[in-house]
Amino acid sequence: MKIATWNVNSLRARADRVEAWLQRSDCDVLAIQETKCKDENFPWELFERMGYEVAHFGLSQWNGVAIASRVGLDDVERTFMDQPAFGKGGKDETQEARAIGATCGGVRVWSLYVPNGRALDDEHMPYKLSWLDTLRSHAEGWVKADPAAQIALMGDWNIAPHDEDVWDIDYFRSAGLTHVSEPERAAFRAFEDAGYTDVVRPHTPGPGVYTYWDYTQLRFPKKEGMRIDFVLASPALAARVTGAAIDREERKGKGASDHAPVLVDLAN
DNA sequence: ATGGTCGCGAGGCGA
Repeated sequence: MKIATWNVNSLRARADRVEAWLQRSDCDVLAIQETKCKDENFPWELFERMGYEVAHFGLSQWNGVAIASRVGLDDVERTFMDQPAFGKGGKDETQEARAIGATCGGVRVWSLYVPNGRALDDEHMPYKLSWLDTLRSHAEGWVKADPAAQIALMGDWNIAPHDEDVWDIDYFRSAGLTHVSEPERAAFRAFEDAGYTDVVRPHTPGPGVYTYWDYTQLRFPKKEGMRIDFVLASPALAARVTGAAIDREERKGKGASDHAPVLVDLAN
């Protein structure tokens, strides 16, 4: 079985690319982030045509997450319990469309779009940290309740856990940028402490290996990216991993998402 | 990879 995660940065704008990629990647489950649409604009027929069931959670032009599967799609959950809400200045707080879960081929899959903290002193940063801590609390409980549970927490984490996960840590530090701050890294490590493993890194060692390249500043041709998309696997799922890859080719050319797909191979 | 961003939606925000 092959599972993957991909922040597509608008599913409608990327429909042709996504279809072609599904065709050649041969993946069984795809967790999608940033669909950037509501259900009424979701390209349902694309997935039907390709033989995938799909579940979507999108509330507006922002965020939006989905799971496509050709090995079953059961017990769909939208948002996790007590998922922190956000509203600017505390107004109109809503639980944003950033998490959807489903059971696919015996694996509990979560497609996650972790909030962007924007700036170290921005109100989005405490939102991001509480969002992660709440999810971590649940994820920790899931493996404690059932050590044999196969759980994949995959998506755009908006965190670079190690210095080598950005092209120039000194630039990030001197500019006071997010994604590399200690509180963000601690939030990521808390998932590892809870028993979840980054199953992609061992198969795609750095430095210089990334999953995201900003559209601006010629970041991709200059090989200036960030590793911020991850598949974190519970112990029972991690034991099944036989390989992983970052499809950097998909970032090339006109009409690419700014994120590359990340794939994980599982033993049957 | 052949270049100083892109998507949504119709101005400016979000990333």
